[in-house]
Amino acid sequence: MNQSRLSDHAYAGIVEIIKSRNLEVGARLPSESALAEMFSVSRAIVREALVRLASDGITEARRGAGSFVKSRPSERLAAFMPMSELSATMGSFEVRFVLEAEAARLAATRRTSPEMAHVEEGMDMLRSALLSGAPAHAEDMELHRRIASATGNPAFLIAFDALRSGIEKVMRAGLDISRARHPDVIATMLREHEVIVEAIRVQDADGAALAMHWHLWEGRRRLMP
Amino acid sequence: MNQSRLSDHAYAGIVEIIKSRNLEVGARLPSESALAEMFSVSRAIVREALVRLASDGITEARRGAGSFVKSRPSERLAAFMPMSELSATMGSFEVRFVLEAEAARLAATRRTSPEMAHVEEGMDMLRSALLSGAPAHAEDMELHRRIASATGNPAFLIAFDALRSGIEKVMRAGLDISRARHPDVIATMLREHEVIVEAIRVQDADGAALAMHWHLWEGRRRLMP
DNA sequence: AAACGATAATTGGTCTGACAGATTTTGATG
DNA sequence: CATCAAAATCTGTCAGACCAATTATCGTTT
Repeated sequence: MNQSRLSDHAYAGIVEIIKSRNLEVGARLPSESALAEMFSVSRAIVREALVRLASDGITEARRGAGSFVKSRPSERLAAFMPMSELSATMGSFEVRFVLEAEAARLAATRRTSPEMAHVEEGMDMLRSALLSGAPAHAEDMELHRRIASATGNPAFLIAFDALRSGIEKVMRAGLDISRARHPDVIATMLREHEVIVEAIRVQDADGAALAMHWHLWEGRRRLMP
Repeated sequence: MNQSRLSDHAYAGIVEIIKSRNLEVGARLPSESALAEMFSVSRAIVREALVRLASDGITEARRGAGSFVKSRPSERLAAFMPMSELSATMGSFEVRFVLEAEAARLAATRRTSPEMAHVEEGMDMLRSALLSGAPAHAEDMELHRRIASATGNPAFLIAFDALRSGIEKVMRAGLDISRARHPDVIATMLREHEVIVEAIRVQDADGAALAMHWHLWEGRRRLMP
């Protein structure tokens, strides 16, 4: 459904500039006009890309001065980071390993029929989104959330929602930076999720926990090759 | 540092529209032109706000059709989550088992000297509070939080803080209901915590995780015999 | 009356050009 | 060399326009 907007190219192009020119944190990007000419688009498109980059915490604009690198995309995907606002993004994986694996285990143990239907519905949404070729991090997120919900334990949802924004930013950055839309990657992601849902369906607690752990591990590997 | 951009107001205004008009997921927002007139800004500003809202997964734009609600902002807030007392009790412990055990393991692995001192300080505070006979749930809480902090991973703190109110409620209820101030109970609690801190100090990862798990298990048993 | 299809109106996506306000650079002056 | 004002540069914002996709309208046909 989501056709590639022009700003996608600008977004990718700016990330590419940061990486290829090895711009450090704090370095200044080319001006909006210069970027517009580079990519042969209008300044409005460059601005849209910059707004998204800023929303992802990668750049920062200072009026009258320019746009600057706030955190390098590759460094956002480093394994460990010193305590700072931005590190909340990647560190979330460590927590997810234990949190979501346990959630999958409990969901498999306790799931009720309506909750299972809710999970299956989330799986259907993710499947159609992935197969249509569109970025599906929202559907991915929603499925994981529904699994957490299927534990019947609101504490999992509370913890999950607290980590949500950090997780989402990582997923977006990962999908935008790496070219993770190749058919085989999509098929793999789909299969991993289906294994999890299947394990919950047949109430295989250990299988669900294992599948979830495997999925997260692979996900982190996809983001940080 | 960050001046308030006009799009901040537009962003907030659109969120307000979704909430006040109770727009369900899938509902259509007013057109960009209409929003621009509402907020007395140009269409470019409204677009910038919508790009950020879309980036946050709240709205979705369809060319020629309009912008639509993708997920309601209020549903992203755990604050509204009704948490029955029972599920709060059981629930928070289930999550703490996996979350804090892993936090203790990582803290043992990665702790730096200042962080270790921070943990020891928390331990001292808990010890003197317990030995003075006063209710010590605040100090208990603080020690657990400092251990989560010693992981160096802010995501643990985020998750921990999200569960905090539920945990505190349980601890208060526990201390009020059971007369857990008998000298032997106090001594036991003290010893359990000291085992955890000691394991972190000598960087015994498995020991720390096990001690934390044991402590939480015993804690739940004390509350729900 | 219902189904259909061409047409018009609406809407998001993009472009151009412009101006204001903040910041940096320049350059003249002492 | 140090100082400071002018000039150049840059982001923030605006207005108006056109394109392409979607939706609504309405007359025609069955």
